[in-house]
Amino acid sequence: MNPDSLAFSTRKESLGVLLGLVRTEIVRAMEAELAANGVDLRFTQFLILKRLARLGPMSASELARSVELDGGAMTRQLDQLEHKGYLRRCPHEQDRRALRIELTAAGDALWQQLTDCNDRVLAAAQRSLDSTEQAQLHDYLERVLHALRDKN
Amino acid sequence: MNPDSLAFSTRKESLGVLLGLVRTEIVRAMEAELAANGVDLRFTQFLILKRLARLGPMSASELARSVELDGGAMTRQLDQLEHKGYLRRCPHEQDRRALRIELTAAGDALWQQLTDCNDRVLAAAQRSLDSTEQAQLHDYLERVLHALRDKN
DNA sequence: GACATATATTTGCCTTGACAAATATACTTC
DNA sequence: GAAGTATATTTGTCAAGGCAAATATATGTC
Repeated sequence: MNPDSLAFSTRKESLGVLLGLVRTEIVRAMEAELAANGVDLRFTQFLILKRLARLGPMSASELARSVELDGGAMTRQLDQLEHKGYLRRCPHEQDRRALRIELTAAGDALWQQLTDCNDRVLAAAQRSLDSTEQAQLHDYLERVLHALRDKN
Repeated sequence: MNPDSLAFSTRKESLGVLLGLVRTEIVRAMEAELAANGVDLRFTQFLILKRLARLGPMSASELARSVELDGGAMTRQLDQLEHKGYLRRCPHEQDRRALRIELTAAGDALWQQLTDCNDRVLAAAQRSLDSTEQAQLHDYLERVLHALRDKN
């Protein structure tokens, strides 16, 4: 294998791998930032609180779809977050199968810190891209996502 | 929260999430493609074989660093791949602590199929990007990765 | 060469998330 | 309204990967 074809295939191969690396680093950076601020949350738990803070109360399955998490995994994350006092499981008014998950006062208060952590990490991650490039990156990723999901 | 700020924060928030979604889809597509070709391999195992095929024999820890996998996890993946007959653990010639992991003939043969699967999935994923955009996507991802790793 | 430190591999433990089964409730059709 | 189908939540099971400890061997210092 000559150097050129090696470089070429290395470049191509990396997409799946590269995405994993970047995501791992973002998660790591985010969790480090949370820990540095004395917040004991994993990335997934942070995402759940974020959805609730931004979109308001919703059912557990809506929440699960919203963060692309398995329903079973969601149940266990809710257990932890409820135990920590950041959210509450209330009965759903229209649907007795479902829950209405809502933030507690402590959960609302926590979100003030989280939003700062979030912004700092994203800013750090994208600091070498100008705003046009950031928008392009986002656009490209969404197009790749759609290409993979709409298989035709 | 007004619609604009919602749109803005949704856009910003997605980077970490979006990366995860895209990666998940690529892994899923890759594993589906492998299964469709009668190859019983997970994405991680595919990556390991790929490194060995491309870069030749190396030690387990070199391999682990190369695919960013924990050393303990690598031991177990090697167990499986060795059991399936695709690679061999040989003694390392210079270092008696280490192993020399090398593909068997079956592993080499398998790689012929894998390289096609790989190309098909990557082509499908990036089919909505022209070659300039593909290069930009790659470039942006690497810049984000470096920004996250070089914390200063 | 003895000793301290660093690295390679393996193993045990733990958490996470996917998947499937169980149960409860909603919805649709007749 | 009875029956069949779909959805919400919970729980059990499993595989994967991170981390730490144990062991073996290298490497650097005196």
